[in-house]
Amino acid sequence: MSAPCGAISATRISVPLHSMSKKVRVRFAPSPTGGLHLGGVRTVLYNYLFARKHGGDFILRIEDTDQSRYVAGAEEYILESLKWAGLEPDESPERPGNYGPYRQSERKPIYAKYAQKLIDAGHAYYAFDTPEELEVMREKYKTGDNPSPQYNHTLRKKMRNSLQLDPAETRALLEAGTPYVVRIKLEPDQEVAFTDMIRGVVTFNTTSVDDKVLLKADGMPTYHLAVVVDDFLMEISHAFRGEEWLPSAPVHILLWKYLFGLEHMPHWAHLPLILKPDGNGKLSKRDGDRLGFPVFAMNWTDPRTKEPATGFRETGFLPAAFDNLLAMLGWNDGSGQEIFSLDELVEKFNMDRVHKGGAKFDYEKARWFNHEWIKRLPSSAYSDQVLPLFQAAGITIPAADLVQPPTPGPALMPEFPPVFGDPTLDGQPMAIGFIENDALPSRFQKILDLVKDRCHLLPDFVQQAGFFFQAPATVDLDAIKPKWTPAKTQFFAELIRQLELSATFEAAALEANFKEMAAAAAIKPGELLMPLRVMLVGAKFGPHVFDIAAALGRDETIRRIRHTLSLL
RNA sequence: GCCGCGUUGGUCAAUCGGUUAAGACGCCUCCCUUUCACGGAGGAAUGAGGGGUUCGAUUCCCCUACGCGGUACCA
Repeated sequence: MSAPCGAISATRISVPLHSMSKKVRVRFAPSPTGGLHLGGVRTVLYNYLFARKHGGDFILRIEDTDQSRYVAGAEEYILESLKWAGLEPDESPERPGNYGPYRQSERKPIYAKYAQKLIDAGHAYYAFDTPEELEVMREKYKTGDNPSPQYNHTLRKKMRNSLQLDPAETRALLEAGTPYVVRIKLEPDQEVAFTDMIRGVVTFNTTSVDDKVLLKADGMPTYHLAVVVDDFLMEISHAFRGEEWLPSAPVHILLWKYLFGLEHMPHWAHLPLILKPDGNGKLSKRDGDRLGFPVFAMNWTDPRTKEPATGFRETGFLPAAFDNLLAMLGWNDGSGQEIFSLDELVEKFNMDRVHKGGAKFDYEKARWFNHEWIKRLPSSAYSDQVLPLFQAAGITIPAADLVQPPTPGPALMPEFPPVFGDPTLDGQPMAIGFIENDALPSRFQKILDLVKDRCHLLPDFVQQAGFFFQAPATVDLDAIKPKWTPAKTQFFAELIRQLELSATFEAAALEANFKEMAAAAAIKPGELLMPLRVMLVGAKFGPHVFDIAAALGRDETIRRIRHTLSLL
């Protein structure tokens, strides 16, 4: 993985692999143009994991150099998304460190100096071509073989720039305030090679790269200049970004060489793309709409088009699951393990095992990850998020059901131990939340724990547990009527009497008693279990029927049996 | 067109020259459960094509095909 040595050719630029002696500082640098999408969050995640693992800093830098694309609220949205995902930056516009400002628009004065330095050294030049002239040029030189002519070492000879113009003419143009851009001057036929942490040595020939604009007519830098200057000024040690940036890497390498020296350049890693599930190509918001799954971290409505997009948060994903599934989209630790807590990812993650190829997003698998996390976490970890969902569905949870009993003595703890029954997870950080939370679960939380095995998404809880708090609006009589007999009516009448008398109302005792009664009545328990379930739940689903009865309590259980009996 | 990057079951993927080519999701069957799940046991399903190198290629090299990305005063 060492960079090719400079001796291969006189014009070859190779990048030395400097040691990781300097402090790890990484950055996520989004442009605030809309919602934060899956690929973006994954880039954040990899940055975050890398920083944490190496005791470094994770910086959020807002790349808002294109005023025409600026979208109000996008920055706040990004911040909130990161907060939700638990991936908060150490330094950001809202939380400045010693390297501010953290918005490029606020750094505008900084860039001109570096552009000037490049011009003075002969590595950049003024170009006075108007956008219209550029359009004309592209049309004029367009051929079947070359559909998009580039402003490069050949074509720049035909354009209006300080390389062609007489120095006096250039000066005059500048003094007259003629709009101009600064372009990098690329010498043809140079090999530019660098070592990508994921792809190994990547080589480009400058002949195929154009003279990119560095400074725009409005004085703002383009991404190319800004990223290099800011990464230097912010002392970024490792630069991770999407694969779509790979083709412009040679420009950035050259800029580093001209401006700051290759020995200061960060290590690069170009992350594989996240692809749409069907067909090919980058996953986009459109695919989510089309296929019915979220693509953004949180709900996002474009302030201009008013076009809404749903988020993973609102769809009912747990942050732990979201991070977990994102991490696995392009990385694995080689062991076959798939469920990782954030802390565990910090420990195990490394760039060497990141894939080169893009991964198609599989929503079914994403749901599976969420399901796993819902099962593994105690409901106290997400009951606060689930509660509003019940309310939104018109189901009121009594305040008494939300209070947690006082701290239990050790003897009471076994009531809810199976949460971490999976031995492979024992002792893992994810259990900490449970251990720290030494209060007994509220009734609401107990009920969530009772049904969580069948929930993939948080809103599933409403469907699965709603009947505990609200008597079913309809009872599926068709499920019991066909096989109903007077003997069964008798049985349930007797059952009510027994329930009224029973000393305790605990599942195991209820079940034992129920079966005794069934035997006495000479009816197979199975014949009676389903009717009881339908009476309590309203339909054929839910946890064990005696767990339901116990959770419902004596009065409500009897009330529901009576109600159904009256309907039969 | 040109440049760059990719390509192991439907999907995510392990393998770092020798394996019956792991595992997971999804799908199917069975067990558990007289509900739905969870859990358990099985099953179907894979190296883009062609050349090399090698005693031996999924693995290394080359070519082709295909896909993606870039080719903006957008990032």
